[in-house]
Amino acid sequence: MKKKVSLKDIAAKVGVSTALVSYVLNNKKTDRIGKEIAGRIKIAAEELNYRANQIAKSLKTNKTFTIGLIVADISNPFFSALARIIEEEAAKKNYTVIFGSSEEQSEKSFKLINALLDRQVDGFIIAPAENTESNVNYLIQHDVPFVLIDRYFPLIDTNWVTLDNYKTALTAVEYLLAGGNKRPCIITYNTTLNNLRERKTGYENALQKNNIQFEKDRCKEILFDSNIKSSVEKAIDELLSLPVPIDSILFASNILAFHGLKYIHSKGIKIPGDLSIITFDEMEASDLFYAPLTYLEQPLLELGRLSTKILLENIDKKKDPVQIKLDATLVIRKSTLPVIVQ
Amino acid sequence: MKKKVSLKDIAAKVGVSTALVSYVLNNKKTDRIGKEIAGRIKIAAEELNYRANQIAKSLKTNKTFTIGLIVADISNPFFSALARIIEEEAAKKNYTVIFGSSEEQSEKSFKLINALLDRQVDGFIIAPAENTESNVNYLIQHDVPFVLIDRYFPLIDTNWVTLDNYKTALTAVEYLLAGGNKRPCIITYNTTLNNLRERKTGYENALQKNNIQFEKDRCKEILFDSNIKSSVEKAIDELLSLPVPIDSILFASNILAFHGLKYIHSKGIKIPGDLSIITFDEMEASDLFYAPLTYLEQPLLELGRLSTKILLENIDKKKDPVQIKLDATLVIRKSTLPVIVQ
DNA sequence: CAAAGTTGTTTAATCGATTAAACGGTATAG
DNA sequence: CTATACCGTTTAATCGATTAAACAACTTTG
Repeated sequence: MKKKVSLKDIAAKVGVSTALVSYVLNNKKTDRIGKEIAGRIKIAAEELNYRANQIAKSLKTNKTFTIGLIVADISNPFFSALARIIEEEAAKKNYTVIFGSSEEQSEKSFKLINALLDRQVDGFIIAPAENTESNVNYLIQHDVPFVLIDRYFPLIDTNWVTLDNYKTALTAVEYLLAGGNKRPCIITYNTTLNNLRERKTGYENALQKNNIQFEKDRCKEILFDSNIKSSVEKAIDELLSLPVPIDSILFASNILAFHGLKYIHSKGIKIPGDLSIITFDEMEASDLFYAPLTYLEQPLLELGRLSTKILLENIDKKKDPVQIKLDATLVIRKSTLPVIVQ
Repeated sequence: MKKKVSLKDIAAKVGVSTALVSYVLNNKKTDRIGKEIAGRIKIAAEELNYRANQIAKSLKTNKTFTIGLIVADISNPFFSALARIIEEEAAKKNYTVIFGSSEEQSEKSFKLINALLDRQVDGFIIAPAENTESNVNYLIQHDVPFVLIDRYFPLIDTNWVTLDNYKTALTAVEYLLAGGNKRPCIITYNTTLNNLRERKTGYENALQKNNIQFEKDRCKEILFDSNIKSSVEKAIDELLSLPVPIDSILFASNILAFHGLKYIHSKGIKIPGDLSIITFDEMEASDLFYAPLTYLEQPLLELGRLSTKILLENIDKKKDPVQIKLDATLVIRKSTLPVIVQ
């Protein structure tokens, strides 16, 4: 790679010190600097097509204008859309985002955090994987600014922005019940992650509020690290073979819904006739299905923007933790057309 | 953020110079260094949890172990999957990838290139947008290592890795013809980008080889910056209202296919009964459609790995341009079940 | 035993910026 | 007419590493 133009080159060309060039190009001490020479410096910089070396700048200022984003699974459209929003939002403030995907693994998450710290990121936005409390505490101990997104740890007092998962699940199930369904089921992950646990609690409480007995058999939990597709298929088989037939399913994520829907369809079950379905997260793919899914749309833009805003504020100056729960939108489509009560 | 441990801190703790610490931790001059003191340095580094400041290292070595990846549209699963592969491949060699999306705009592309150059990336992998020949020439002039991916400019002799788009389209159309279709259409973009032009040429030549007259009305070109959805719908309306009914469509990209399929479905047209369909790029979404699409699968893994490999080799040492065309796989599903010739 | 070679470590320059402090020169004040 | 203030610019230290060269202190060698 060709050698780049440095402050020194400009200084030499104009015949001044590098300090002066730096002041001029950064608009510092403007009141003190001679207009004529400032002009010549600017012209020279232009002519040489000077571009400051950010590495050198970072070394001196101890700031890289880079933030680390660690998502749990970049292949999930939810996270890739979020990543894109965060990237755009950060770019507006001149920050670059470096991505990493923890693949829901705590070891990988820790490695990533360290790799990004090595690169001197100014802070992090993290969708924490299960059992990564230690990672979070590590960041707190080292005074590294960060914001958790999508998930958080109730016992750790730090910045986070998530969906109000409890309320969202509750709303969804009540909507199913209002539509005439009597036996809603849930397919979620078996995890300690609070966002998913809250979805389950929301499901349970919606039943309770409506005087419906919670049946363990109607609540299926998929292991994160299993083969998702076959686990979902097994779960659905079990649901369908219950003595008292079920009438509706809430999927706790788009991935679960995708596999579930394919399987349900392959079994010739009609939606919403035989089964009503709601899923968390957008499912554009189901636009091609004969019954596009009713879903719980997360406020991605707000999630991304708020988390970025909070992080950048914390980078500038340490602040008290901010904790935000946002509301989802229930987008009603064909998979939950009301069942006519006979 | 807390101050980090530097070489100086280790040197002070052990009572030696920073030079020695640097040599020990980088395993340089190992034959000259005292074993005992080397041990003490390593232990001290461990105790202080030392992590080298990559910024300082980069400034000195003029190498950041960072590559810039500029895709044309990160929301397209084709590019996001590719990005992920490149990221993984680069990580194996200790490189970090910084992403950017040009959104198919040449100005944005140029801005991105400069922003990444400011950050001293060691090289680029770029899926160039239309009319970005100047950007590419700029990189050549400045001796910046790079590899083009997915698209290239025939007149610029540089590294690139793409699909053999001509051959792929030709194969697809011949497959349609072999299945009994007589009047295949193509819906592509109106662009000068060679990858898409070659798809069109492949379509044309397949017809020619089979003694079928090329009909302008059966070839629809969508403007990149138009509303893709409505443009595709209009194109399909026009195709369907041709005096001589069409029997099959080749979509030049997954995005086009997605919108097209939704619209075709909404009009009650049966696939493959009324219309056979093939698309470029994987279309997982169509798994939920009653007739999953036959598609041309790009060798993403190879594309990503080869481009990364070529780039890293060029970063190490300037080499002669390498130009590679890869083959696609025709994945046959339900949207092209052969039409029975009466 | 002096010259030459080894060994283990330090010195100091360097990468490309930033920035407090210093420095001459001119203008203003007392 | 000296003292002080102000102006425009330079000096030099610094960020945290790397690395060629220098340097003592020994050990060999002829």
